[in-house]
Amino acid sequence: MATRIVVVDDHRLVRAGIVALLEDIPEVEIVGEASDGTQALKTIAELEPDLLILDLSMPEMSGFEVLERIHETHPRVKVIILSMHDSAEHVHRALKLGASGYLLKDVLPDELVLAIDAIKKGRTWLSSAISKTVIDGYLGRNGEEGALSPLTERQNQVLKMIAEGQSTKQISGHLNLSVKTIETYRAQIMEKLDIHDIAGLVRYAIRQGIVPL
Amino acid sequence: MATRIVVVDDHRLVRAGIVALLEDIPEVEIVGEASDGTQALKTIAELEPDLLILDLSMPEMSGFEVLERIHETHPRVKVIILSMHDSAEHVHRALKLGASGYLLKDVLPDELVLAIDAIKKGRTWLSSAISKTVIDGYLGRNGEEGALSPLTERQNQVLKMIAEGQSTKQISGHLNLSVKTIETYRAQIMEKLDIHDIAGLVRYAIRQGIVPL
DNA sequence: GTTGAATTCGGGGAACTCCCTGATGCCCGT
DNA sequence: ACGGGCATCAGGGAGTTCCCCGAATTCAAC
Repeated sequence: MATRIVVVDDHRLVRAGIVALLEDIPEVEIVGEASDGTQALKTIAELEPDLLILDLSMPEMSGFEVLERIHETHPRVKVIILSMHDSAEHVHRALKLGASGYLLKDVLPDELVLAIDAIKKGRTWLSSAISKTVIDGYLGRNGEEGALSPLTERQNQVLKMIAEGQSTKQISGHLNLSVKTIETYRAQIMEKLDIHDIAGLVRYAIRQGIVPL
Repeated sequence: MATRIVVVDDHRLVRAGIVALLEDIPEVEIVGEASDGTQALKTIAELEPDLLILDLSMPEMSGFEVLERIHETHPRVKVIILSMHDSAEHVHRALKLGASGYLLKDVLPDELVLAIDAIKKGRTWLSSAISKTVIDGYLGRNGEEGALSPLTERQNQVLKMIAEGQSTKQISGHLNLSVKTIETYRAQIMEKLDIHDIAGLVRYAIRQGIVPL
C-alpha cells in the first residue's frame, strides 16, 4: 500500500517541486499540502497521513512547534524535516521532538525517495552531510568546538532575549535576576560561542532557530 | 523555438523541483543547472541560455553579484529572480541590476510559466504580491513610511557595519569619521526604522539582504 | 536663493556595557 | 566525599553608548 504523504512548506513553488518529484514514484501518494503550521495540523487531523514532509522555517508557527504537537496528538505520523540549515542544534531538537528524518534542501532528489523508504521501514534517515555531526555529538565530542548546542538552558534563554533586542538590564528584570548574573551569562555565551558582539549573537540565534528572523 | 533555461539555486531539491515543474512545458527547455554563483557564470558562458532562473540567497556569491556580472558580460540573457523575501529593497536592487522578473518562492507554479512567457516577449514580470510595493515606490511614495530603503547611502553603510558586529568606535575608525558622526547615523537609522536596539537592526539588515546570515 | 536633505562634527552627562576577580550553594557522578 | 558543572550574585573601574543639545558644510531642488 502506498505511503500517504502530506507536504508542508510555506513556499508554493518548493511544495509544487516536491510534489512533482514524488508524483512519479509509485510507492507514495501525496494526499495533502499545507503552507503553515496551523493548516498543517488541521490537514493531519483530517487525513491522518503516514508521513509528513515538514519545512522548518515557516511563519507564524515554526516547524518545531508543529512537530511537537504532532508528536502529542498523532504519534503514529512519521515526520521528515526539510531544512536549509545544517545546524546541529536544529537536528538535535528535531530528533528530540520525534522526527524520523532530517534532510537538507540541497539533497539529491533521489535521497528523498530513499529517506521515505527507510522511514517507512522504521529507520531514521539523516542527510549524509549531517550524520557525521550527529554521530560526533553522540560520541560526546565535548572536546572543544563541536557538538550540539553548547549552551545551558539559562544561557539559551538569555541568548534568546539578547537576540530579541533586550538589554542586560531588561533581561535581569524579566527573569528576576541581578544584572550581574545576566552579565555573567552573556560573557559565558560569548566565550563558548567565540562570538564577541551582539550582532554576531543575533545571527547565531537566528541560524539556530532560537529567534525568528 | 524553445526558451533555453538555466536554473541556479543552491538547494538541489528546490532546483529539481523547478526542473520537474518546467519539464512538462513544451515551450521551454532546461539546458543547465548551477548551485552557486561561480558555477552559474561558467554555465552561462558555456551554454548562452535565453533565460536564467536565479535564487537570490546563495553562499559565496549572492544572486545580486551574479546578476551584476551577467548584465555586464551577457546582457542578452534575461533573468528571473526567485526570492523568499518580499523586500522592496531586494526588488529594487534586482531590477536596477537588470533582472526581468522577480518571483517570490510562494508563487503558484503556474505563475512561473506565465512569467517566463511574459519575459520571453520582452515584458517584466513581478509577483503580484510585490508589484504593488514597486508601483508605490515608482509613484514616489517618499511621503512617510513606505517605499524602498528609507536610508541614505551613508546610513546604509553604517547599518551594514553595525549588523556585522562593529562598534561605533570601530566604524568611526574604518570610515575615518568621528565617533560622534557615527553616533548621529546610528540614531538616525534607529529613528527612521523605528527600531531601537542592535538586535533589531541586525534582523532588519539580514532581511534586507544587507548582511548575510 | 532660500529651503531642505545629507554629511559632518562637538560638548556634556547619565546610563550602561564590558572585563576581572571572587564567592556561595546545589546537584551529579565516581 | 570530592571535583566539577551550573546558577547565582557582588565590587569596581575603564570604556562606551545613549541622549540631549547645537552647528557647519555642501549640493540639489524649487
